[in-house]
Amino acid sequence: MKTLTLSQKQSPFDLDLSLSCGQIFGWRKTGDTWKGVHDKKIVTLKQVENLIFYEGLSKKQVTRFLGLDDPMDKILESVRSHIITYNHELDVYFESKYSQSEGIRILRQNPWECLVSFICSANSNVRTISKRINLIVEEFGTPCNKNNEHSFPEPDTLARCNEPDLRNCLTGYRAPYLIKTGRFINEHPDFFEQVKKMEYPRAKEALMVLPGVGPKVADCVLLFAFEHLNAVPVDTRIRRIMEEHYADIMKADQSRRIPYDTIGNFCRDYFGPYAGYAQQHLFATRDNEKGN
DNA sequence: CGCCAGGCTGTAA
DNA sequence: TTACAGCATGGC
Repeated sequence: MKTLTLSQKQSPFDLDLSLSCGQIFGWRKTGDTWKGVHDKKIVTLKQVENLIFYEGLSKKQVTRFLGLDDPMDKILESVRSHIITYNHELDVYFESKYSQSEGIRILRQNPWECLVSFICSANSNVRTISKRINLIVEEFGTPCNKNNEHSFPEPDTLARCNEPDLRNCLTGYRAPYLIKTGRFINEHPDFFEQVKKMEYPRAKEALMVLPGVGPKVADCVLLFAFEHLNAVPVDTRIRRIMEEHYADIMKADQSRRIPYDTIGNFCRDYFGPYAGYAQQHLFATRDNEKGN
């Protein structure tokens, strides 16, 4: 395995937390080594203090995938300054959650792999989603090394597969979404390149054209694959947190369900352009690591 | 058993 | 616009 040393600016970094906090699925930890798929390649990663051992990617690719060059001090400063502008004081709850999940990074996933993953994530839990992704990879993935390990299936493989086989991979009613989305990407090979050029609102609209992609899945893909660090996925956990801790500041009508965009727009206003990072720190919990 | 899960789609008001 | 049923199925 190759090695890279985390610099002062890249520290602290927490590989376990970054891979287990629900932004990527299907990665397995055996002993102290993680193995998973990224960009059609089988990748192994291991962290020992400030050393990252890696295989399957170049140093540059690992650094990008793990978000190691994200300026965390600047990001935290930006979030705090927006909070203070809004609040006139630090946010005790956020500070607590941030310190509990310090070392997390927003990964830069492959767009297609991220898209498939989050279509699979709908109305499910992290543990089940990971199983689901691994079943899909084993059943439909492309063989990519001597050990007969598979990477993500190509769009046209999903487009052509028969639905019952895909349903056998714990996908349930999500199977038709995957097939139709595979077909769309297959018919629009430049789709992701186009989305890359778009600003956040347009990119979100574009993604939501895909079957099985609503506002939440779109935000996940924008945050975890397209580097829109202002995207705020609002799932049930984030919704509960916002309702419990921020309903007053949001001035939301608490007599009924707060609309998705009201929460997302408030977070962008309150946390600033790195709202996606703030969201991930609110979302993450250390006990996710024990699952998997 | 009953409720929940990193929700989306279609339909009705 | 907002509200809500229906969807499949594992975890707990």
